[in-house]
Parts: sequence; structure tokens; C-alpha cells
Amino acid sequence: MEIPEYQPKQIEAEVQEYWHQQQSFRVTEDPDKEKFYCLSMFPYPSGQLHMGHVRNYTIGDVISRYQRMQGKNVLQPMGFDAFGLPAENAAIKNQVAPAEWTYQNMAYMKEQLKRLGYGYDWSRELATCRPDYYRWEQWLFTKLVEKGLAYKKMSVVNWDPVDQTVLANEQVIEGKGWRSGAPVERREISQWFIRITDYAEELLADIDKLEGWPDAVRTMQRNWIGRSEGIEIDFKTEQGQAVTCYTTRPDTLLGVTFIAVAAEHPLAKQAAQGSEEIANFIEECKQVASAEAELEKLEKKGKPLGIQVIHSISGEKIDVWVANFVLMAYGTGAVMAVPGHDQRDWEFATKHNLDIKPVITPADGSRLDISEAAYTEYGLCINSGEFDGLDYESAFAAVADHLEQQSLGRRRVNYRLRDWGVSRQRYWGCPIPVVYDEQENVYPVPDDDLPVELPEDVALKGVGSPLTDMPEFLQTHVPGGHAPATRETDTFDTFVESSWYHARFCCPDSDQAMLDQRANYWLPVDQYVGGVEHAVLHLLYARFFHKLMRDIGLIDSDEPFTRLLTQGMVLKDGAKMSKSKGNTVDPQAMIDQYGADTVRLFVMFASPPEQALEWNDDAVAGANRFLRRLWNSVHSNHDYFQAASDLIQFDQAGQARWLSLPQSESAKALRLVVHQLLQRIQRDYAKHHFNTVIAACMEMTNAIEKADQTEPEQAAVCYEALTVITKVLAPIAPHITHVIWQRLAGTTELIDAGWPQVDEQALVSDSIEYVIQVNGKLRGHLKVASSASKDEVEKLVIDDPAVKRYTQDKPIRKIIVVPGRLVNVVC
RNA sequence: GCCCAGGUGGCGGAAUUUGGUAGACGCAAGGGACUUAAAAUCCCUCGGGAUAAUAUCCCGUGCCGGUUCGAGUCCGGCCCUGGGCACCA
Repeated sequence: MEIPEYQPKQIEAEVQEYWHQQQSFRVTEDPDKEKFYCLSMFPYPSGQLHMGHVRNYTIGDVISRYQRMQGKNVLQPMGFDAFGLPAENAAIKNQVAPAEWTYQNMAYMKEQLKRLGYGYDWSRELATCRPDYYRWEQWLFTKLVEKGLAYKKMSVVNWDPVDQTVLANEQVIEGKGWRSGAPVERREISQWFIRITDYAEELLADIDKLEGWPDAVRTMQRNWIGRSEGIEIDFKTEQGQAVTCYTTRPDTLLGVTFIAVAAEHPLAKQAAQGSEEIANFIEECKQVASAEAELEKLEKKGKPLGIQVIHSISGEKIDVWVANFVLMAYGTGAVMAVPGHDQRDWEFATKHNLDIKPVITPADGSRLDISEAAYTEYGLCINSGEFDGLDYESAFAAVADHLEQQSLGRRRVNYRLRDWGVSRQRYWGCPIPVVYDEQENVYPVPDDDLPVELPEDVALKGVGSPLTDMPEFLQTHVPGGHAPATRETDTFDTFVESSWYHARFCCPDSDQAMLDQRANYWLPVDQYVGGVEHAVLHLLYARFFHKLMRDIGLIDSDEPFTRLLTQGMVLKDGAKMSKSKGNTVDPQAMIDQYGADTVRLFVMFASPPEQALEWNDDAVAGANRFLRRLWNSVHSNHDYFQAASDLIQFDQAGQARWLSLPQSESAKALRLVVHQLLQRIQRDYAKHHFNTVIAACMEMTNAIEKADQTEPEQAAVCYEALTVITKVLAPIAPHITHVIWQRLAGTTELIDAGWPQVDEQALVSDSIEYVIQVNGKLRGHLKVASSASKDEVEKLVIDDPAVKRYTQDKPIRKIIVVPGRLVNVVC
């Protein structure tokens, strides 16, 4: 029989059209079926898909299709994270409105996603830049304002003094503005914040529940929240002005030799008024971008303010310094310095010739040496008056009690986590729905006036937001009155939109409420898939928003994502694929050349999903070769399968039913291999080790090709094996398997076909091959009857002539038998 | 600077429920078959070294040390690479 050629372009178009006609991936809530909600992080519409997207979405699609074949009601939606900085940059560069650019990109990328054969329910598509989406986050924000969970305060931004604009951290290159080249300054402006710190305790505690998340991500989130127990201490000036410091080491309180405050601290500002030197220093501190990584790398500098405070216990006078390593956004913006027992303080004190006072000594009695570095371990108090001899815990309690009695301090739980600043001084984002009257009083926009729509037809000049030049947007009235008011021109951080899209996908057309009852059917997301780079920020904000929505009564669940898979980067020549490095591979070109199935297969085969993937053009061709081999194997052996049909038949779910099991040794051996491989495949699918699933399919294909198809029992085993391969490969290469399935089994829909089961009978074998070691070194193999007892195995091994060669005449000291696997003879 | 990962052949990676045959599967490379030729396909070899040898032996999972009958896997100390650090998304 003539074997038809494998033509991916043609069959993929046909199969995709079939799914479209059948509406195969459109789902509704079905209380009788177990639901499975699989979500991949939606893309920013930058123009075209890159390989990172292809990898992310292939992983998500494989999991979705796998779960569907387990009989679940699977929701897999897709949309666009459409607001953001790149649209503004493109607008300036190409003279096109950000909205137009974004909508064009979304249309193109949607076609690419369809071409890859992903099983999305497109009826649920959403884009965050559409008013029917963002009106609900505006609504939620107004509720947060009413509840006091959103508030305004001064905070620092990167300011480009030439372009007169705020820069993102990314736009600051080596301390200079990316366009102007001018040194960036830190500037304080009034911005909106959401009280994520009110939820710090719950966000921390619930990490324990996230058993389906990678431990690395859970650890990073715990550390990011950074709960600590300590005390807050007031140090007062002689005039009674207090400087409050937070410390987790109250046992070192008597070792404080100076206080350091941030440049933005009120005391520093006050001192600057009387001293040009201090004013200059504070100015110097501002000539640095606001990113923490930058600040931490700075040379530690400071100046005495000429202000002294009184030590809360010793009564000594202590100098207050302003220092560039103290962050205003952290704790109280002031730290008590203990150079003897904190390394950074030690370095600062050494440099500025400040006192270093030892107050902790090693508990084991070894000699304290702080001449080269601070001693930062816990120990026993010394030089601390009434606290001498106490260990860390008793000293903590004693100092805290003492300060609380004197009203000079208090126990406090502190978090490293800071409130979430959501204001952005940008145009292409969701307008923050508040207005200000002439006295700067704040009014949240009432529900009936939402959404506050962003004008889309604008020209961008690159200086400031166009909204500030649009009186029709800007000018309004106070809600319910006639007094003139001005709209907020800042927009939300785009992390706000991506913090709740997972919920909106459940009911994207709900126009009476942010979410409706359908959300509780689908939520929480059973499997979330996306890049590790989101391990902290996005994933923490989404967890936070989920709890906000719960507390406002919209949903029942506490956490948004039950399981999380963080996929690795896509590399080429050892570096991350990126335009700037010029090492990108266009997914479209690969799809055009080999088809979507080949690209999907390669991406899943090249490495396990969590690890980095090294792109290799030749290996893509190899993936295509495997699909062709499979295709040819199905078609060339078809006649033999017909001949084997009195041995094996398939039920409606496509499950193999043997009418009489194979009797020949060769067929039984082949079937043992097939079912052993299937066992591995089951295990690896459950663990998301798709690369080894594919390797096992390749091994199975190799085994079939070596078999003698003219022998009916072997042909029947091959037939069974091919149905197994087709099914387990269906989630990965859905088009070719759809067509092959028609050929093999006929009637049932492959996307809903049952999953193949391991036949325990096929795994039974009457002998086991043991690995033989002498003194831990591999010395041979020995076939032993499966029924042999441990003692029998031992005896067989000792008597084995090959083993005798190695043991010589040395007495055998010990024999270790690992049942079914290995024997180690020690002599 | 701080937090989190990862280092296995020429390359991507594999090594079962966390200690039990290191290198599955694929790519590349070399040799051969088929072909007028090429492509495609098929067969063989493929960590390093010693050796006439597909026999046998030694070495080998970033580096140094430890635990164990046995370590890629566990423990201690380093080195290097990658991700995140709150305005890239």
C-alpha cells in the first residue's frame, strides 16, 4: 500500500478547523464533572510570540489536554496583559497611538496562538486595556479607599531632570536616563498605596498550604515578607523629640554607639536647614536611582547631624548620623547602630572612628574578638549592667519589659514587606478612579460613573502624560455636587490588572459585578504555569488580591493557585534569547518549516519544564524526524494490524482488549517492554517530566520497529503499543495524533479518549537480572528466578564463578542484598 | 550587598518511592548500505586512558574534605553561572 506523506501544514489546518467547528474547547460549568482550571500567564502583546511564550503555552496546553483525557471538565483560557510601558515607547518611536499598536499586536498574536493548536476557550478572551475589564478594578479600588486599605503618601521615584519625567528602574542605565543620558535623581511625590502589609500575616501563614508550589518559590515569598520579632525603641533628644528605631537584637542595646537615619528622615531634613554640609550630603544621597540593588552596592557614607539623643537605658549621649545605607521605606527610616555586633555598623564605625563597644560574648566561653569583624552570633550579655550574663532570649525579654515600663519602647512584629505603591505617572494604564477638589480632598469615583475611561486617541511626545493636557479628561465635578474637581492623571501599576485576571476568566462577560457565581465553580486555579521571574512580585500580588476579593464577598477561596509550575528560560548559545543579544529564533519561521507539532514536541523534549531550555535547530529537525517515523510506522504496518484483529480489539474508549493474550516468548517480551514503558510514562506525566515521557515513546517506537510484524502476536502487541503512543503523545502533538487515531481506532474523539492503563499481568516475568558488586564495584550480572528467596540469591551469588574470581580466597565479611535489584559482596 | 536556583560526554539531557549498573532518549560527529548522483531512509561506532582486542583493568558527575558495604544523590567548606530585589512584564 502507498504510504501517504506526512504533511503537517495541511493536517494541522484541517484538525484546527475541526476543533473550531466542533467548538471542542468551549466549556461551561458542569457540577457533575470534576473541574480542572489550567492557566498560563497571559502575554504582554509586544508584537509577536517569542520562544518563551511558546514554551509556556505548550506546557499549559499539554497539562490541559492530559487532564481532559483523564475525564475532567477543563478550562483553559487566554487573554492579553495589554497595558504597559512598551506601547508608549512604540508610540513615540512610530507615531502611532498606544491603543492602536496594542490592538494590532493582539490580533496578530492571537493568530499565532491558534496556529500552535492550543486548546483555548476563546469565547473567554479578555484584554486588560478594555474598559469592560478595568472598570472592575477601578470599582474594587474605590472600595479599598472606603475601607482605608488604599491611601496616599510621599514616596520616592526616579526623576529625569532633562526629560522632566519619571523613569522606570529599567529606564535607568548606570544611573543615567536612557534617553537623556542625564544623571537620575530621587524625588519624593505623593502616590497611592495599598495596604498589603495588613495581609502580611495571612500571606505568610498560607504559604504553608501551597503544597503544589515549588519549595524555592515558597521560600522566596517567605523571605520577601520577612517577618521578624523585635522591639521599637524611642531615643529622645534633650528637647524631647523622639527618634524611633526598630531592632531584632535588643540584647545588644547597650552596645549602641550611634544612630543612623535616612536622608529623607525628618531629623536629617531639620539638620540640613542649619548646615550647608549636611544639606549637600543629602543632595548627594539623592543622586542615585531608587533600585535597592543599586543602593546596597554603594560605598557606605554618612555625616554627623550635630544632634544627640539620650540612650534609653544608659542615659549616655549618642550622636545621630545621616547615612546613605538607611532606607526611609524600611521600618522607621532610622537604625540603632551596634558596631560590635553588626558587620555593616562595624565597617561604618571603623571608617569614621566611632566607638565599638563589645556587649555580647560567646556562650561557650571562647574569647571574644571584634578587632577584625563584628561578632554577630547570639551569646551572653556583657558590659550591659543589670542584663549581664543573660542569653539572647532572656535579654530580649528583660530589655523589652524595662522599656515598656518606662514607655520608651514596645515589642513589635515587623515585616520586610512594604505597602504596594500602585501609582504610575504614565498614560497607557488604567486610570486611578479618584478626583480631587480645589482643597485637594480625595473623592473616589462613584459606581455609576465607572469606568473612568482612558482616552485612546492620543499622540505621545515623550514628556509627561498626555492626560495632563486634556481638559476634557481632567475637568469634572465632585461626586454628587457642582464644585469643580480634577481627575487623578496617574494610572495603576500593570501588576494590578494581572492580579485578578485569573478570576475574571471564569466570567469575563459579567457586566453587573466584578465576578459572579461562576467564579466559585472554577476557582481556585488548579494549575498555574509561568516564568520563575514572577516568583515573588506577581504571585504575591495575585495572592493578595484574591484575599481582597474574598473579603469583599466575591469569592470563597483563600488562595488563587493550587499548583504552580515555574518554567525555565529559553536560551540560545548559553544566553537568554533576546532582541538585544540578537540570538532570537522566530517561532513563526519554525512553525512554517516543520509545523506546530514538531515545535511543540521539541520544546517539551529538549529539557524538563522547570529548567532552562537550550535551543538547537538540528534537534528540531530531529523532533520532526520522530513524528515522520511514527507516521510511517502506523501506515506501513496497517495490513498486519488488520491480520491481528482476531487477537486484539478496541472498545469505545479506544482501550485495548485482548481476546487471547500472546503466548510466544517474543510477543510476551515485547509486551513487557511496552507496559514497563507505559508505567514510566504514567509516573512521568504526573510529575510533569514531559521530556522523559517523549523519550519513553521513542523507545517504544524503536521496540516496534525491531519487532517481526509478520508474526501475528507480535503485530498485535505493536498495534496495542501504537494506540498507547498515540494517546500519550496526544497532549504534546495533538494534530498528527488526531489523524493517526482515525487510522488506528476510528470512531472516538482523541481529545476525549480514555487514558491507557498498565496491564499488571504484562509486567509479570519469571526471572530478574541482579546487579553483582564486589566491594561496591560493578562486577557482573546474574539472572535469578523471581521466586528465589533472599538466602537463595545470596547462595547463588557466592557460588558464582565470576564472583569467586574477585573475592579470591578472602573471607566474605558481609553480603548486602537489595531485593529484586542488587547484591554487594564485601570481603 | 541580600534572597532563591543550577553545575553530569562534543551538545540537550537520563539515572524509579530521595543512597544501589552513571550517560536512557535525542542531536552532532565518524564509518557503511541503497542511489548515476543528491536528498531521504536504514545499519554500526561514539566519556577519557592502558591494551592486538567488541577480553580485561584504571579514572570519571564544578573544586576540597567527610559519612557509608556503596555517593551524581547525604553532610561541611569553597568556586562559577543564572533568576529576583518592590516603576520591565
